[in-house]
Amino acid sequence: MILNVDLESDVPIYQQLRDRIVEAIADGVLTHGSPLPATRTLAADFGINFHTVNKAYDLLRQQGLIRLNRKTGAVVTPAVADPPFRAEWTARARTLLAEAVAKGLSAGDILATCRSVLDSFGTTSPEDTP
Amino acid sequence: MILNVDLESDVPIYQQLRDRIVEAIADGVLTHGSPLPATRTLAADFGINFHTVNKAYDLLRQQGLIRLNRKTGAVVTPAVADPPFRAEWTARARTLLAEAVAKGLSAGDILATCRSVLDSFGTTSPEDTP
DNA sequence: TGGCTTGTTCTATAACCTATAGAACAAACG
DNA sequence: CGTTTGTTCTATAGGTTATAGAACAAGCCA
Repeated sequence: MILNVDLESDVPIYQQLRDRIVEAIADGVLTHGSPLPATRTLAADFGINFHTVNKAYDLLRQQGLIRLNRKTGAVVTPAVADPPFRAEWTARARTLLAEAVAKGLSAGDILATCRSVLDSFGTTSPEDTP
Repeated sequence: MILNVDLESDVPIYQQLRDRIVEAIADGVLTHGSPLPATRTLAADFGINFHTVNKAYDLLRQQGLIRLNRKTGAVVTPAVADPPFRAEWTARARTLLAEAVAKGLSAGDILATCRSVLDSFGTTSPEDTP
């Protein structure tokens, strides 16, 4: 698994790690039951502190995407999108979509981009995107 | 113009202000040429420091959404979505969409939500959303 | 059993960000 | 002329980020 993390970015490292792992799950690179690298191992790969990796894993655990276990390590779990998550996600989507609209992009253009991104994920079957 | 800002949120106030103004532009509440309140006025309305409002306005100016002028104050300007913006926006959309997919939402479900949000904006004409 | 790994949990610290505060200046307005 | 407004300084308290060191319990393997 290759995670693209930019140590010079203004986005916190632990957030980038979380984002890249979430994308790997959506992409199908990580499926239910997939083990994640040990915190110290992943930290050594990037040359960062293992506490930073720990923070990223803790975020993923709070969101119900992985399960942490002394026995099995960090493992991807099947997640359920409950109503609170859907509401909070929609609010964030609203802000992001508004930014594109305010910048002059048309709704059709924006939707096409979203469709293209969703199609690029390995987990979404073609018939899901009408 | 009513801006919903939560002073207790963990999201920075200047970022919330920026987000709400961007949404107001997408919504058509603020159109090209619309004047924004003076920094000290808006700060007084929310009971916050005017430097915080200044930071939000500065962000909007950096993104080319408003123009700051000693003569006219802060005014909404017609923005153009250049290729660098589109690329950066798509990257952010990818992260957000991945989060929904990882949570188990279907691509059709996600697209329907995006379409619904876009339709709720007053600036997008109905024929833009096929 | 003994050594090793791994998740977990403390404390601590330097650097940076957020928000507030006060002050001052130049340009425009009435 | 007085007021408003954008702009630009300095300063400070509190929080976040990233690093660092240390320690412990549970599991793994030779």
